[in-house]
Amino acid sequence: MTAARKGRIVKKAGLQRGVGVALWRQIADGIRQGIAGGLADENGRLPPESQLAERFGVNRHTVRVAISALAHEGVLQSEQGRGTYVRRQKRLVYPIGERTRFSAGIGGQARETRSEMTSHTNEPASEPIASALGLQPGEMLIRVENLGKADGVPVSRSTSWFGAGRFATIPEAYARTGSITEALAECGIEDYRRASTRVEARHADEADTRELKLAPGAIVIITHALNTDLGGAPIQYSMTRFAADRVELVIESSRAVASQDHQDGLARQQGPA
Amino acid sequence: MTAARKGRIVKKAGLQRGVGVALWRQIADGIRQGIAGGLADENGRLPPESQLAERFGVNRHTVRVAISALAHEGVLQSEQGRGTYVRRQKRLVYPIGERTRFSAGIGGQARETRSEMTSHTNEPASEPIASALGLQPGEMLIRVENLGKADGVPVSRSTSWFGAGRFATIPEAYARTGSITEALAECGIEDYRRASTRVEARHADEADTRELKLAPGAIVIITHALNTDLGGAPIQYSMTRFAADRVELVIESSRAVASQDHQDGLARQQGPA
DNA sequence: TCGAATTTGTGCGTATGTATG
DNA sequence: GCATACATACGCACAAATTCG
Repeated sequence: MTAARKGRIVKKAGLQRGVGVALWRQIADGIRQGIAGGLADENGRLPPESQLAERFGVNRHTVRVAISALAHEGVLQSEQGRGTYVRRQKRLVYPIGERTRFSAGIGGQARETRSEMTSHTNEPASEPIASALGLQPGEMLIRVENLGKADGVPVSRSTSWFGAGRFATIPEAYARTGSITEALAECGIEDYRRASTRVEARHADEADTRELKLAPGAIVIITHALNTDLGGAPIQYSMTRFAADRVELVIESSRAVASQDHQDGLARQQGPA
Repeated sequence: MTAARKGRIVKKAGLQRGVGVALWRQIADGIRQGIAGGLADENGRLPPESQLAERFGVNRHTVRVAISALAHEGVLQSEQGRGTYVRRQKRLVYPIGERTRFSAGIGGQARETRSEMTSHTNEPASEPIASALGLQPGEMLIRVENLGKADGVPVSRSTSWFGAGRFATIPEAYARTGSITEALAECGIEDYRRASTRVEARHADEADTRELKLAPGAIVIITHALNTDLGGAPIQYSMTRFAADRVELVIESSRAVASQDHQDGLARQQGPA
């Protein structure tokens, strides 16, 4: 009989004790979701700690620890005597379509977007990547590590693989131009397409937490993408980890007939209120 | 200075004390991720507890609690004297494209897939949904709640909205036929398209945990989708919450030129080994 | 300027949960 | 199973800042 199987004392709002997740962390999640659902008033002010404590059925201390964690994350801001306020921060919309590019994707939504190469190496192809790129396992690949930022805040962490033969100069060209698209152009790829994208989500691992400056327990959305040239030949395989609380993906229909109304509807939904 | 900001003793593999998540739960997550990365051998056997304890830098007791929790979840199975084995369970691939439909999407990957309506009501349109459907806020909508299962395991929870005028008979037709597509056909919609899809991820809330039978702290991938008729007029707005550890989304390029090789590569990647 | 009410910030004692060896 | 150490949660009391009449 382990802790996980012990009888559970269930509190309000689905809080559970003795399941390995501290109450204050469950409450932090509850507040985070509550914000999206209109917990704060029109000025972004949260109910007082005493009310939140009552609502969650816990001591005020416990709520304070949760609020403190959210404040440390940049979600909330407490002011003595005044109250606790939501710091509004819009999520970046990252479009995914046939012509997905990082800088173009989030351009215009932040004052400054940058994508910087953090490292690059050569390595033999592992099975799934070789297969995606149409190569044999063991063939040499160039691996490029990349950190995407918007207004100085890290939002994505990507790893890309290129066939070593044709794209040997990619790291140098990427470092010089700061753009994968331009680096590929120098290798004779005047244009490319996103052939497929796979999306999953998991908890941030240690590297994600460090590089993306995430809180422990945060979520990353992971995309696995294959870019091909216009003839359909694979060029680049990449895996990108997005900070889930800072971005959302929007999948564009290629033959988009949707009127501006729908676009607005979707766009207006992002961010609290 | 609260508990959340106190100095942290960092252990191996990114484990942290005092961050509101018990070590055994962090280790359980670590093992879950490790399984995808080849932690188990070709027979699905995990390294012995003593080795795992060393790898994570914790006492064997702690690893045992983590394994016990995963066994209780159905991920692992321990056998005295033999070892601990992974119970293989592939992730369902849920394709998203212009012609996305639930049953068609996951059909063939599980012995039995079912999508059942759990409830339905009429309600006035809230701002973002009205806007997406091209209606005025306050106009009446039909809301349909739905639970998607594969082999009896819940994998998705969706909420759909339809304009009340044109689609008044949707709940009845859906209940009778068990298919949104057929229900729409009875309303004169012979075909429809997925115009846009927005993807985000967050921690499961109380309702997700209950309906999808998730562990506390689990992740849900959320899609917001708009379906239109072939003329581009909005028909249905839906929000779907997927259990992130049971599904992954694959975005299909409409003009897919990718050779079978790439498809294989992506397909082969899912699930452990 | 003065309080009174409200709200966040702080201290301390105690009980229980988690992790170690 | 046991002893030890630290993390989490509670209950109570009071201090400090803000708001409002």
